[in-house]
Amino acid sequence: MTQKPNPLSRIKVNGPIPAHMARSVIEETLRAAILDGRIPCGAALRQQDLADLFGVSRMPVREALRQLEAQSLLNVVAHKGAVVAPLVQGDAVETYALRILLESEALRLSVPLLREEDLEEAARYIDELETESDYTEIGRLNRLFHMTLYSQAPNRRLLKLVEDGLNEEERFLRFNLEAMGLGKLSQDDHKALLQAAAERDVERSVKLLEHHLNRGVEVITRYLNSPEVQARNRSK
Amino acid sequence: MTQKPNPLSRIKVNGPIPAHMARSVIEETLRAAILDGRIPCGAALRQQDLADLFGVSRMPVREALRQLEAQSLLNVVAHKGAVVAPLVQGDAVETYALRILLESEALRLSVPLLREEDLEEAARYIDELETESDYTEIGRLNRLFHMTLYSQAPNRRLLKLVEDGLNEEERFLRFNLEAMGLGKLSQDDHKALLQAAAERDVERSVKLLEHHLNRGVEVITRYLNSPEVQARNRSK
DNA sequence: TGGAATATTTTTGGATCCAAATGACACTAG
DNA sequence: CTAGTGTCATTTGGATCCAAAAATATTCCA
Repeated sequence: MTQKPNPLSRIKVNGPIPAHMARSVIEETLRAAILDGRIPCGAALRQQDLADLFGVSRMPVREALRQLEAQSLLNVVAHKGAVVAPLVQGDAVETYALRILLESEALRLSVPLLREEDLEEAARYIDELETESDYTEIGRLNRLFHMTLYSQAPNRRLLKLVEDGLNEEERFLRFNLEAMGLGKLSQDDHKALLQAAAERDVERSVKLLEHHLNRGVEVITRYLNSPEVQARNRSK
Repeated sequence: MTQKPNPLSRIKVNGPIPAHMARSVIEETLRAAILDGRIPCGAALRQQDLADLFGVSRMPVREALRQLEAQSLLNVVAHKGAVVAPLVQGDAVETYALRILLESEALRLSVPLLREEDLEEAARYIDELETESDYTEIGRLNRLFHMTLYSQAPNRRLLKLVEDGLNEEERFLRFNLEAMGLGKLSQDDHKALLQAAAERDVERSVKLLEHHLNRGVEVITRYLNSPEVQARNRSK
């Protein structure tokens, strides 16, 4: 049996919490830790442990957990604890189908309105991705690259949903990158996508994006079907 | 100055709360009251008042308010209270643009898979809408009719977003119905939509749905630009 | 030795209490 | 008469306490 180190050990607290913003700090810290995978799926978070970790009482922890539950990042089961929402295969396929729908529309609306500075910003993210090797940072840069391309879509509500989807992807992405070095492939996709956007070729951009996302779901499906993951799921 | 009756007076509590499900009961009650407009936009909800009303302490009220905030039904401002989220015009246009995107896709996926019983259920809702005159009930039936048509779409995540959008619409709908008797028009739309779905004519269904929703946003825009509403917004 | 029933322990949810922050009101000074 | 300042009340956020429910461990009996 593999040792099961307390997942909380991977959360670091930067010192005493400013007291009256405890809830938001805890929520943000936990969200980041869940999204980038420091807290694995299925881990049960207990209120008292988190309270001790952050040096506060259980109260702000409770509220933070509820907020995260509302964002469906974790499921709170009565008297059993807050369990980090699992990444099941069906969900991955559904998530990517949704992303294609939402991000295609966002891209369609945004490309004609993109400014030069947006394109330069996106290019910078591609450059940074070239040299970055930390998974968490790669996830962040990937999200920022995509959001920059969508940023001029005149529908904030749509953008909010797109961003939620990208946050969700960061969870998958971490596993992708660890499992198989997919980074280079994605970089080619990114460059082609930026090129099409710079030429204001809406339909080609959308096609490239769909292709990019379809390959993403394929890779993830293969990963979730891999013997390693299958075994882990059986053991749970 | 118009008298300002406590908005809480329109919430009725059915007796003592079963103690260990206080939070969920409060959340559901408040959500329903906000969605169907019994609590008007801009109303400030105070924790102690709600606690007294439900006969519990402030604690479950707090958690319920946070949950509702996460669903962006209200904005919690520190030391100022929980304010019911406003219905501004920009939001309406954006919301309907999103609904068209999401519901078109849901309909496209669902129509080929609809069973006879689904079609019968949808027809029943249309019949009930024919005789119903209570705004709250009309909103509920309208939502159920649409959801029935989408119900077979094989993407639960998409359906969740669609349902959120429909819940949001119920808030607008109440004002629509009060302002102008739009009921009959919608009924014709509904019947045509059901007919197209029954004939498995996907593209015609989608076209009809888009038309239906586009008329919705038009009516709402007109309503929000009406002198009455303009005056109310200025006074705030 | 195995299973079932019970007791203990763990953990969450609600109540009450306290502190901090913000807004309103009144009072004073110019 | 107005503007600015200071105090007070209101309200939210956090801490602590208590009760209820569930999981687990232990013990007893077959």
